[in-house]
Amino acid sequence: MTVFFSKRCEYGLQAVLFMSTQESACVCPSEEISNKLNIPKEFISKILQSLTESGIVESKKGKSGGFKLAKHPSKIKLIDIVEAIDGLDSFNSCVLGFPECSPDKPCPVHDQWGELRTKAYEMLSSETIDKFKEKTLNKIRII
Amino acid sequence: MTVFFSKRCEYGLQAVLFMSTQESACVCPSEEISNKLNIPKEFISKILQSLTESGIVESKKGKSGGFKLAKHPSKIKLIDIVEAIDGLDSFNSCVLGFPECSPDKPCPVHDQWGELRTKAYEMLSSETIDKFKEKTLNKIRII
DNA sequence: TTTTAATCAGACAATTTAATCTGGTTATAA
DNA sequence: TTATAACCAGATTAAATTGTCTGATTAAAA
Repeated sequence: MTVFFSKRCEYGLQAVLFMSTQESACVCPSEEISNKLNIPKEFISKILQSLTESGIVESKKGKSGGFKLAKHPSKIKLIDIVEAIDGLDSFNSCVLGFPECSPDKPCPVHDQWGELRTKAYEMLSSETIDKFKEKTLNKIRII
Repeated sequence: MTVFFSKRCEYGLQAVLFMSTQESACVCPSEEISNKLNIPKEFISKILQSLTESGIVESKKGKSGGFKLAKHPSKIKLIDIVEAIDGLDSFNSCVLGFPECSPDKPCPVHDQWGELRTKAYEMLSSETIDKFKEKTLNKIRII
């Protein structure tokens, strides 16, 4: 295995990045997102519903409805989606699975891993997703 | 979720670290490892069996049997256990779950994440587990 | 030689995560 | 006003992971 994000979270991140490349006025039906990103339609629907509850996404019901970001991409960070879907526990728990891993009860790799984890957190929280627009467009084009 | 290693792998890493603190002559029954590390007995047995197949651990059958490391701790790295149990795929696949993430088809965080992943790999492969003996002893004492 | 305490093999059960299905509700567009 | 195309809610299924059980085999110790 060895995973960082759950499938739900990966799909959620992809969908939010995708929506950040769309005109802010228009809504994307889940079917479109499903097609563009090769994610099972029902599954991405559920994920978008939960992101709607979290206030990251807005939904418009009824015919020609769909989803759009609830805020401008310059107000959204990757960590927001991670927090909403997977939570932030992993940034505060032992990578080796030891109980009560803390500075005074450290596991053998506590310091090194802590540094890495901090860097990962920074990577997810330092930039807003509008910074990723071009790269996202390039990536989506070739899927 | 947001996990790095599977439970199997976490337990395997813990068990190997534990064995590295034992006298090299003596074998540890899986029940002892289970008790010391609070890991379900049957589960850690299975994991140790698979590590035996991988050549990281040696088993002695019959009464007063058990497990010991197949090599000296100065010849074993954490990455060896990870490779044996979880495999190394995650060090070569997209953290956002995009298909075919590569230098010429990068995902939006390809470079930053690549750097982190390299650091994680280095952390797991640069030091042999004999370097962790003291810290492991300290950690195990308080479990 | 017999008892005992261990690994080993493989099936099984439980839990979690991933994915699908069904039917209802909503609001646009014809 | 009606048909349609979307979200929504909850149940269900499927797959993967985690954990357990049973019985066989092994080898040391009594």
